[in-house]
Amino acid sequence: MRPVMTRHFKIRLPDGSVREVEEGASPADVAAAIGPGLAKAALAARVNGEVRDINRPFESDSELALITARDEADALELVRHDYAHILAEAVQNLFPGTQITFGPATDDGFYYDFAPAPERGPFTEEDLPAIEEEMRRIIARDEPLVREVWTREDVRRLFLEQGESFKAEWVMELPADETITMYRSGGWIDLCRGPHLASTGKVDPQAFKLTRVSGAYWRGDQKNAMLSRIYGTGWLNRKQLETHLTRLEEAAKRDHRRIGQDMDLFHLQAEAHGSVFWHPKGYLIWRALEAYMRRRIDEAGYREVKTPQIMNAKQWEQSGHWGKYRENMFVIPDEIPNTEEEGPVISGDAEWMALKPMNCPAHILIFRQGIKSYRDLPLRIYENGSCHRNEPHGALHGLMRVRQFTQDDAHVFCTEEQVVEEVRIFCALADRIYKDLGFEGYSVKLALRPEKRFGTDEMWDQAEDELRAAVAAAGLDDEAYGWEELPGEGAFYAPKLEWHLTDAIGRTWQVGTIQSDRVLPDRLDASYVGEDGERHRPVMLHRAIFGSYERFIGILIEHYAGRFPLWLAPVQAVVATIVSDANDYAHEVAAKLAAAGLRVETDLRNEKINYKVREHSLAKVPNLLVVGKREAEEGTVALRPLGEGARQEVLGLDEAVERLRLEALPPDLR
RNA sequence: GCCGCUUUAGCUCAGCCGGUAGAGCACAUCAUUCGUAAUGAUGGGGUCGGGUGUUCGAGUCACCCAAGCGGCACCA
Repeated sequence: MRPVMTRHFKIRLPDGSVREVEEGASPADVAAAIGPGLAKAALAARVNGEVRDINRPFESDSELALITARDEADALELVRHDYAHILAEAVQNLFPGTQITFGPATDDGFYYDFAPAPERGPFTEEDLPAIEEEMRRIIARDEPLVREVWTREDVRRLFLEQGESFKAEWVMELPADETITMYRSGGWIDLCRGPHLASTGKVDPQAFKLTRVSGAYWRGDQKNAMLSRIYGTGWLNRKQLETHLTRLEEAAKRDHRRIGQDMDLFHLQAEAHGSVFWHPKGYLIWRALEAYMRRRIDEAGYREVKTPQIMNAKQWEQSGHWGKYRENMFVIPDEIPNTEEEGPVISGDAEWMALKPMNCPAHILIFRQGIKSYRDLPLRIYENGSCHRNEPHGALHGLMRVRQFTQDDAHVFCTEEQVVEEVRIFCALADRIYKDLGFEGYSVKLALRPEKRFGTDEMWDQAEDELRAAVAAAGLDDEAYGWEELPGEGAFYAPKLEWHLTDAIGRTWQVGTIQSDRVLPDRLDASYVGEDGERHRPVMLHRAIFGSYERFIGILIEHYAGRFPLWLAPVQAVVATIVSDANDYAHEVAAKLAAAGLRVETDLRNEKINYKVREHSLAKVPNLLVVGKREAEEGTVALRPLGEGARQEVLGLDEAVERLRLEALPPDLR
């Protein structure tokens, strides 16, 4: 027998020091050699840049950085992945016959998708406490999580034996060059790329909570089986978990649906589901936004139009919507029944009409009236366009996703040469408007050509490059704007530049967009006469900044938690009396404020001032003007801005009116 | 559209093992005129989301439908 030569590896640490280890040694050994404290704290290792199991032996000379809870982003990702693994084991322990599929870490936790045994059906929230308990038992057992390299065929065989058809299917589709690893904890085993912590006991049994269940399609495809997904939130310690849960509670208080009801802004009801009943106070916000947008649009060289709500189906066939979008369109017969009994039945020769799901075809029809010269371009046509889309019912969500909505929609008809500059100008306008409305941060994405599309590849290359060039000119292609390109997500006629804002609970919504379209001008035969006397196709830029008034107001409500800046507040001031002797004076104060253009109400009720302050504070009225005997005699008001324990200030009436008038000016009129 | 859950007074919610509904706030009336986050008393208010069924009897059990909520899919 030959003596085996032991190989050694050089391990370089972040401080520059180098340690030599024998083959077979792992980052855990290095940690132990440095000190017992580090050995205990080390969760995993970054080896040559790749996060790995702490016990996975080195394979070569390596750069090593040990990951502890201080490396929060890495640690959270690892811990959440472990929770998902433990969740899957717990579910299979409790519910034999359940198949496992996928379970990744998320932004605040983890989930795992299961295929429940058919006779049992999907999981419900009632199952969660028992599963949590089982997870804690697994954590308490502190089973080592062992990484094993398998062959694809062995994995497949094992899963087929165990009745795990989803896993068996998946393993065969992993890239051929990928190392197939299984992780074993006690008697349980799962196909997983890893990495994992050294054992199940490394996660905090008090730092996770299973939050909800839902359905999810296998591999995200509607055509596949519906799996049962269990979501959890997971953290490094209990305190982090509690902070997170508190944050969720606070966020729920900002929910626009709740504030909309509390502040009497709007309501939704079953008889018109997906459409909004705007109440007077909510519509005041709308009107303030609309007036602001009109001023911005006017000064940016747009011209406002209004187009029909209903058009003949032929128009939609020509635009291509009838073929691609009909499912989502509200279609109505253009016929009046002769008798009541006949009802809404359409006879064979009646024509189909459709409520417009978008404004672009109508704007092209306006463009086509008369002969357009290159001298008319760019021609910017704007409309507060009311659209109807029959959305999938499960997609409806408060003001954010509705079936009837009004877009701040415009179409810029321009020459090829003008495209990049027009898009750049638009980026600047959008930036101005978002900042005026209090959104310092937004993210910008470029949605690239989808699989199903009109137009040639050259056309798409050009359209995408133009948008990239404009974004670069506007300086938006930056991490600060969350810049990324989204392959396959564009519209069927054009790539989309998208502006996204985030709501109270972290969901992001697209608001603004600009799309450079060469398809619709062609299909609907828009043309202009160029310098050369020939007819040319204009490029059509579809663009919106609010996206829709509904969605944008929903986001505004959450952004400000109902405490709007003065120019948007539905009620800008309430004049509240302390004694009835001040009633006449209160009317005088309110009249002066109203004359200065402020939206003001009086509160003369025979109630204590404490009660009135509380009530108007809860109603988020920005300014309370308190008047009692003293103010009435002296011609002053006690101005109390909204806020817990806010300081009041006694001012002369005219001074107070002037101050509020200036404060209530919209940002563009200051 | 798919999976799960929910739907009781204007709002938020309670209502056990089936025996014909209850609280707080809001609202109305009366008293109180009280200086910065809830004055007190009295009172009115419900086809228990809609439908079908089981039962002597259904808010409660079963089934169907609708809407809402959380996800998934969709979002031109």
